[in-house]
Amino acid sequence: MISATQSNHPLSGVIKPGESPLETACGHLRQARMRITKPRIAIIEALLQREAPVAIEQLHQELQRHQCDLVTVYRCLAAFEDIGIVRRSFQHNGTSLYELTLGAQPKHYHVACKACGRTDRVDYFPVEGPERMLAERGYTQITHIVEFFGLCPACSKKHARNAAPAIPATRL
Amino acid sequence: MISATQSNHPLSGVIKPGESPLETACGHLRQARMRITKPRIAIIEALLQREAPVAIEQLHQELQRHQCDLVTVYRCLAAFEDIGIVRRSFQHNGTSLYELTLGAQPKHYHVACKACGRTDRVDYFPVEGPERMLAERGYTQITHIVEFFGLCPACSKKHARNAAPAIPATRL
DNA sequence: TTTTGTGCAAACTTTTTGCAGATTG
DNA sequence: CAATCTGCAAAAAGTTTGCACAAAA
Repeated sequence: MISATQSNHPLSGVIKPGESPLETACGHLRQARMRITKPRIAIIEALLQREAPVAIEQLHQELQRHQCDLVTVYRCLAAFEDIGIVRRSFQHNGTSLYELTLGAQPKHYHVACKACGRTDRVDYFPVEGPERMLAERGYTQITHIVEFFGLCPACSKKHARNAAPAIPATRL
Repeated sequence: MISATQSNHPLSGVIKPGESPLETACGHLRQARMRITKPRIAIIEALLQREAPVAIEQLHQELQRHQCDLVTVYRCLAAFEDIGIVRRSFQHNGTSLYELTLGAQPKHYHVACKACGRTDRVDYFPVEGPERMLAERGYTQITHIVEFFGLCPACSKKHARNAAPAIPATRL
């Protein structure tokens, strides 16, 4: 269900031939007249090593060897989002997750377990239609988030054992 | 673009004939073995008066005459979400919005302006497919969020005047 | 050398928790 | 009456801001 094949990677198809993803990202920075700094490279490299969206705090921990301040991570991710090389999504508690896209549409979405936080993939489905309509209405810099939440199979079993059955939140 | 016709209301079709939306909500509470209290009724009534998702803080302000504590609003909305009568969505800054659904699927989604926060509607598109797949995988209590973000037409114009053109965040 | 970015500290906002007293069924 | 909910106060978590110094172009 979770594979790491190159063809499935969110960035396949975005990076130009003969160019590393990092170089592509730097190109985006240059076009936006942003400087290429050590912390930014470290953050991009950390993002490159992941397929699923990462929490800021976790990203910061993985960056410890680079001595990158948490505030810098916040500022860089916000800047990256502004220029569209990073995509923000949300956890069920409202905190942010980031993943590197380099401008590409996502190849899949995610489902996050409300109880244990584990994430898994959900097949991509196109939202170009609604986005095009917004563009026609005059909106710019359009992005979207799609997130699924639920109790994962493991937590569902625990939950059923412990809690008294209430109204099923979602009936399919 | 934003209409308040009854047929378009998110709750049309959910409330049983001869039953007010409030009564329906109370039924949900009872089934979940939750108590029907003054603050909860006030919150439900406040939600009923809105079509678009509301921020917690704003909801609290509209509840001032009911002397309902902000903490209670948080707790009630979380409980309402657990039993599925309320749907949570997010603003671009990560804060939560809530709307009453009484268990119904949404009739539309929203687009929020990153600059001024204004929200508007986006046509609903079905996500039953992915949700059914998750159910087959063993997930329970499945919900989803779909949010669009962008610069609204007005803010787009201002933005174009002020800022130097960077990489377009989204190309359609 | 000029502009932009970073680190540190502190402030701020939003959300959560503990507990005594009030309310519901 | 017993279980649940509320309000208050305080804490925690997450995020933003100001400013002096550092680094990039």
